[in-house]
Amino acid sequence: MSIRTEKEAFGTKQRLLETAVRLFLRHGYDGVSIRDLTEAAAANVASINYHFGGKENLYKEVFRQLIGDRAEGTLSAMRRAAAEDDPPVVRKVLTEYVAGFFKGAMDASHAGRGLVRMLANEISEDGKATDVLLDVVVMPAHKILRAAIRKAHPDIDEDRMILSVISTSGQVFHFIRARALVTRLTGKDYSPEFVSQVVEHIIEFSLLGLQSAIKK
Amino acid sequence: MSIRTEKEAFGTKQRLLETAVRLFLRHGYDGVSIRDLTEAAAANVASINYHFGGKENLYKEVFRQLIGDRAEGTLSAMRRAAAEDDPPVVRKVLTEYVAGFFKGAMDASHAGRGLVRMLANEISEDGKATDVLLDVVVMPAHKILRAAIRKAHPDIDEDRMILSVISTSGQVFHFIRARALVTRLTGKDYSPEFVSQVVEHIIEFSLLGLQSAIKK
DNA sequence: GACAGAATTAAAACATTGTTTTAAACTAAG
DNA sequence: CTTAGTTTAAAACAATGTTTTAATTCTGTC
Repeated sequence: MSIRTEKEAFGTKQRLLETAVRLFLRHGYDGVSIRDLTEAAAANVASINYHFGGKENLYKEVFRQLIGDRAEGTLSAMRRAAAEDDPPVVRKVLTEYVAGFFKGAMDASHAGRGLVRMLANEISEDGKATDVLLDVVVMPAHKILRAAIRKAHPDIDEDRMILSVISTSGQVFHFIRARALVTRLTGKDYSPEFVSQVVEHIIEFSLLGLQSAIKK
Repeated sequence: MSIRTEKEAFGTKQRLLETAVRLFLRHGYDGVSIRDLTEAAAANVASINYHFGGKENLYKEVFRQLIGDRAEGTLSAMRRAAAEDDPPVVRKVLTEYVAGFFKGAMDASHAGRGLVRMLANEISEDGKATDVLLDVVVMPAHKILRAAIRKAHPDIDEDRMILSVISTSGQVFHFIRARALVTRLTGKDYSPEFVSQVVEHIIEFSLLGLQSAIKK
C-alpha cells in the first residue's frame, strides 16, 4: 500500500492536484474548466473524475490543503497570544485573528489574494467547501477567542459574546469580500497602509462592541 | 381566455420578466436555466437573448426591480428617523437600517428569503448586479447613516466613521449570508426570536463600536 | 385592403460545460 | 506467462448559454 502511495505521489493524481492548486488560485473555481486543468496537467479529461470523483471534490481537496497550511500559522499565533499572562490578552488574540486573514490579502503574489478570495467565497451558502472552512478555520479560531474572552470577563453573557465573535468575523469577511464596494465607499484602494488601517479599525471597533456582552 | 389572448395582453418580454422574478427568487441564478425559464413562460429559448441580451441582463433587471421596491421602504424609514429631532437619532436610523434587511430574511414567503439571498450574493466580487446594489441600496443608506452620525457627533473622525458604517453593513450581510455557519456556531436556528436577538445585538455592538471613531 | 419593411417568434445548430462509458494499456502478484 | 486490478485514453452524453436562419406576425403607408 505504502509503496503505491509513494508512486502515486509522482503520478497523475499528484500532478492534477498541483495543477489545480495553481489554476484555482489564479482563476477561481468557475474560471477553470476540467479541460483546461487536465490539459495543463497533461492528463485525460476523465482523470479528475477517476481520481477525485468530480471537479468539486478536487476543489475541496485543494482548498483543504491551502487553508490548512495558512490556518496553522494563525491559530498557533492565537494560542500563543492566549497563553501569555500579561493583559490585554483579548486584544492580542483578536489582533492575531484579524491580521491573520489580511496577511494573505496583502500578498503581492497571486497565491495570497487567490486564497483569500477562495476563502471568502466559501462563507456563502452555496460554497463548495464550507464544511472544510468551518472545521479547519472558523471553529478552532472561535474556540480560542471565546476562551480568551471568557477568561478576561468571567461573568460575560455567553450568548451575546458568541454573537460578538461572529460580528468580528463578519467584518473581516466583509472587508475582504466586498473589496470593490469598500473602495467605492471609502475612496481608498487596498494599499498596505489602508489595510493596516482597516485591521486596526476592526480590532478597536470589535473590542468596544464586545462590551455589549458584558453584564453590568 | 385562451393562451394566445394572454400572450397578446402581456407581451413575451413582460411574461419572461415575471417568470424570471418568480424563478430566480425561488431557485437563484444558477438554479434556473434558460430552458426552464422560457418553458415556464411559454416562450422560445432564444427569447431571453432577444429581449434582454442574455441571461445575466435579465437577472440584473429582476434584481433591480425587486431591490428597488424593498429599498424604497427601508430608505424612507431611515430618512424619517433621521428627520426626527429627539435623540437617540443614530440608534433609530441604525435600527431601521439593520431591521430593514432582516425583515426580508424573516418572511415566511419564499420571496423574502429569496431576495435576501440574492442580495447577499451580490456583495461578492463576482456578483452579477453589484453596481445596482451599490447605487440603489448601499450608497443611499450610507449617506443617510453618515449624515445622522455626523450630526450627532460633529467632531467625529470621518474616515473611521465610514469604516464603522461598513463594519455594520458587514455584520448584517454576514449574519444573512453565513446562515448555516451561524447556526452551527450558536446552536440556534433562525427563529423569529433569534433574528430579533441578532438585530438587537448588531445595533448595540455597532453603537459601541462606533465610539472608536469619536475623537477624545 | 394590399403590401413592404420591421419586429418578433420558432427551430435548429453551436460551443462549452462536467460527467459517464467503454475499451485499451499498464502493473503487479501468483 | 497469466490474470486480476488499476490506470489511462477516447468517445459519447446530457445540460448549459448563445447564435443563426428562417418563418411568422405586426405596423405603417399607399
